Amino acid sequence: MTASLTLEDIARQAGVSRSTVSRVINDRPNVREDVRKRVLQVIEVTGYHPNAAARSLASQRSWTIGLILPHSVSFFFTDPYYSHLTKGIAQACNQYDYTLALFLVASKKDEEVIFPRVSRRGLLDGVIIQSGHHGDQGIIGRMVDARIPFVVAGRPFRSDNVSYIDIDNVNAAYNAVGHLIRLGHQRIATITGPATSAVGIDRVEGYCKALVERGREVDETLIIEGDFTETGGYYAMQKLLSAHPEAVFAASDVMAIGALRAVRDAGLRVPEDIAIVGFDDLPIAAVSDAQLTTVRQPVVQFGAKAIEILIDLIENGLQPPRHI
Amino acid sequence: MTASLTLEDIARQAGVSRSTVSRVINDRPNVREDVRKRVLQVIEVTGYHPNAAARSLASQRSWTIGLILPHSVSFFFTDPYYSHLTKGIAQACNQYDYTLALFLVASKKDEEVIFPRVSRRGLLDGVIIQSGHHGDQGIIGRMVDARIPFVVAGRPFRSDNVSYIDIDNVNAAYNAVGHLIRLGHQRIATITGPATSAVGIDRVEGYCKALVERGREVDETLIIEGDFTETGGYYAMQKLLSAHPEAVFAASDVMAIGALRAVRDAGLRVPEDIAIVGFDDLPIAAVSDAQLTTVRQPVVQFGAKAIEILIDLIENGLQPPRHI
DNA sequence: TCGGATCTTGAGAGCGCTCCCATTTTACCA
DNA sequence: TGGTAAAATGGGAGCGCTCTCAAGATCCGA
Repeated sequence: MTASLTLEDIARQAGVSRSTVSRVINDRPNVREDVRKRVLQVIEVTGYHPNAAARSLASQRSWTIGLILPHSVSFFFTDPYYSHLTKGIAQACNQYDYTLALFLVASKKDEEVIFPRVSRRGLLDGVIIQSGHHGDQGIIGRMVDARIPFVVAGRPFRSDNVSYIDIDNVNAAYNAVGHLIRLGHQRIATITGPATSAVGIDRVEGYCKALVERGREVDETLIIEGDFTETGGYYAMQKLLSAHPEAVFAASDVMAIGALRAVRDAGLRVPEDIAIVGFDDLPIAAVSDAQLTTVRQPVVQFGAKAIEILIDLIENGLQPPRHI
Repeated sequence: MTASLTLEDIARQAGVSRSTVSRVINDRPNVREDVRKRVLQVIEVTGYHPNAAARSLASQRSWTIGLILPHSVSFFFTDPYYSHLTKGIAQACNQYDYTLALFLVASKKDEEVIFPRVSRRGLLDGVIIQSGHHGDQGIIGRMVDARIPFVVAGRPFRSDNVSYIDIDNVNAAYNAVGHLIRLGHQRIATITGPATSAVGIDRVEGYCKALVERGREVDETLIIEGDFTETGGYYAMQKLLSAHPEAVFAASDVMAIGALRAVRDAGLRVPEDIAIVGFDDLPIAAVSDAQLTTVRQPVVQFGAKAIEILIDLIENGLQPPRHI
């Protein structure tokens, strides 16, 4: 690597001091216009780029935020939710001029590797953790100890003193099921997420609430636990078939697609014989010949919101807020 | 933020010098065993974490690599290829103890924002660029100018002096089509990628090669250009139907699924009436009632390989190698 | 035209670490 | 037990930037 340019070099060539060049680069006031021009000129010509490490060290800010996707990594394939979230966050980072560092935690071993890395001072200004799963609690605890500003995406189980943002899963599920009721369906089933996930639980709650509020009874045989995978949805639907539901609310689109397939394989039609409602707002929902309704979850804005809160936290350090 | 600990603090508490603590942290030899223990003890107790910025500045290494996913970002939804690649690279980063910085380039504007960021000295040790698309050439050119070590994933159009890794698309397509021929199919069609993408072109080439080598003629009406989206696949297949193909080779699984849907919507069966072969190895291929064969593309290992080459490049600075 | 207020500029002191080199300590062999 | 080689340790000089502060240049109204 050719010896790279420093502020000092630029300063010398422009006939000013290091400080002035620094002011120009950081777009600060109090620099005479002609001087600013001259400096910018030199920067342009020389192709100078400031050194990020030095800047971080001196300013105590890295302008980098971390995104931690825990355990769930296997889902990083399966569930487009993660790609979407990542995209939303990445775009927001661009917008606010932050760099995004991605941490995929696939195993317990990864956790041990990643954690010290995340904790390094000067690497990350803040962190966003995707959560909602039971096992993620450990990570969150460690983050608190590490005194790094962070926001949890998806409601964590113990949420004391932790900033998180989430959509109102209970309500969204409530509405989806309400929709099915209004369509006149009687036997409405649900394929839930795992009982260890907050979203899973909340969405069942919304399902129950919608039924109960209309004076319906909750029939346990119409509730089957899924695992947010397509195969899980498929098998859950198979089991459900014996209970003869008229409509199914699946707690994720991916499971909805599995369910759809199961219904078809049983020789039934969707939505004529069985209506299916999914949850997530994935383009994939359009995939499978799709007579699939879905609850829209604006994952991309969600990511952007997470960043905003985090930046606020980094710059000001507020109380734990909540969002929907 | 509480004033954070420095090497010096640890040194004082352990009764040694900064240098010794540094040696312990970096796992270097020439430290007496009992001293090492004592230092580690202090680090443990105090919860010290070294400052990444300072380390980068002093050592001229950031231990961070960047992953640039260009324009194609809209695909970051659509095509699971990107999630897979990202996952592979992220895991490899964990393994080699690098941090991964993700750059999603959605627009020309993003490009202007991201590029200076990537060029900053001291931020990235190296970069992996996903390419294969025509428009990505500009980015690659700028990377060369910026004198940052980088590896391109997917063959770039002009590959002089550039390290890249790719699978052998021609051959893989050749084999897939060969498979269809061996199954006895006569009229074999293909839905290609855009003519602006290297993969698209290579896969058509393989298709043609397979036909020609068996003494078949290439029928232009059996070649339809797709765009790597499902909808694109759907419409391409609709057009193809009038040419009455017996089998279709789709240049990506996502398009294959679209094609599948089109065939079904036309009242035909897969694979009885029309056989479909996809390309990519996505779990999604299992989705749609799936009588879908697919060419396996080990994207995850692919990512790992990219990292390995990049690290080699960072540490040694070699010639442009190629891989399959 | 002069004094004070304001704007512009430069110098210096770090930020927390690595790396080189000089110094001290230990180990080893005659 | 002395002498030498090797191992262990400490000190200093940066890495390239930001930020504070003081000094110099410029402006304004009276």
